[in-house]
Amino acid sequence: MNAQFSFRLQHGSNGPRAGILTTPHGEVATPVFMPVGTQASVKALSPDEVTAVGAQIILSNAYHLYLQPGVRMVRDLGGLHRFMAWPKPMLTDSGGFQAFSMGALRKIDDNGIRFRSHIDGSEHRFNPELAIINQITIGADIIMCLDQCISYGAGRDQVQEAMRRTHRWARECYQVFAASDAADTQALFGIVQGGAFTDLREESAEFITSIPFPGYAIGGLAVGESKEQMQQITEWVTARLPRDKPRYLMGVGSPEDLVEGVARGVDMFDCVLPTRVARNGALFTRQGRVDITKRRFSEVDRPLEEDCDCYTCRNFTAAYLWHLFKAKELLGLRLASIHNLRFVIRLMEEMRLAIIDGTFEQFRRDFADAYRPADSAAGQQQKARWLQARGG
RNA sequence: GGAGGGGUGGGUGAGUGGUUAAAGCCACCAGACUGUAAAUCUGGCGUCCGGAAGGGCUUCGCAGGUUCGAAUCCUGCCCCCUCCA
Repeated sequence: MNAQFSFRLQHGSNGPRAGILTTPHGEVATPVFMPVGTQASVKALSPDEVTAVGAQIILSNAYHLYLQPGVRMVRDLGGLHRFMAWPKPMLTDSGGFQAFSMGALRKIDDNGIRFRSHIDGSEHRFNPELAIINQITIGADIIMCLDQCISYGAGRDQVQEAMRRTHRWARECYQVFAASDAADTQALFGIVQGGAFTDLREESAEFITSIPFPGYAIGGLAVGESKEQMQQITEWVTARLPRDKPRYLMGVGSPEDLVEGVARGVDMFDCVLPTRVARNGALFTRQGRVDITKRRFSEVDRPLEEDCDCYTCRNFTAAYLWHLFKAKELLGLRLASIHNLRFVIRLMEEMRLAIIDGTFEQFRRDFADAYRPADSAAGQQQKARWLQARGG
């Protein structure tokens, strides 16, 4: 295994934990949030800005880079770190999630995934071996097994089938990786699946942890299940993962989910939510999410959050942000992305400190008391009404 | 003074006898977004009752008129724009 890669748990065991993840490109203090830079770019931000926001490690995507500009191109241009001028730790996702999210554009069977490119319609195949080779070629510090994510509505049989396929693929990924030179410089994580079924999750955790990956991910959550279910499954799985290895909850990252994930022993998170939502004008505050495009911000002559230490809040008023969004100025996307990323990363930093101080539970309560999740009653009502209108 | 064009819902702007409470866009309001096919998408937006379906009332500069029926046709008035003198 990779001698340059290690995880040292500093505090906690199965509940809230703090640790240090060491990679060839530096150390990562956990729990950590990883901004997502799918196409070798955290949308709207320069690496300097991503660094300034406190990011220690970012995530990119092998599927997207395979299509464009091509994994060999990335390698020939110096590897992903040099290509995108991000010298710190990095993780790539395998493309497994795209097999889930790209709906009509893909087909899955035991041999792998057939994609039709969303860019030019051309057909491509992904299988465990290719997913690993692509990620080795790109060169991130941490790479992920190819897995099959499945939507919440799927029946138990389908979920089980996807899980067992994920298991076969995990073994194959591990073998391909272990036989390669990359095993000296990269680390491969396994992914637990099993939907919202606790017995399947248990089976999956058992199987995946039987393979000696240096880290374990929980996949297939935040795909439509309730928050309660997501938390329950997270807790169920982390309890079945080895304590001395990092746990990574894939694709989760609303502020409230980060706090609850950390409470259940998760060390790593990634999520597009902070950046995507920022580009659409939604900004995080300790009281909850606000929509900066609302008229009421047009004359607010103070920062969005007085005590936020981000570049945006230290230099600009909410009225200015409102103006940038209304005028569709690109700076608005940047400033909003900076704020949201700083918000979640600062949240992680504070949680880490609280864990070390032994005050995490207090922190968690204080946060929950103040923070009103975006998924409000009004939103739920409207969503329900809409679904009903559609169904009827 | 002469010739022509025009006045439509918060803005812009279609509509030129019924299918029009009046397209589209903007603004505004309410939402959604979780391993990024996303600087995206959805709903509302005269007013009253209703959860909704639906129904009532009032609207296209003003006042009359024609017609079963008018934002659309006719008459008068008010206002705006362009060109000529």
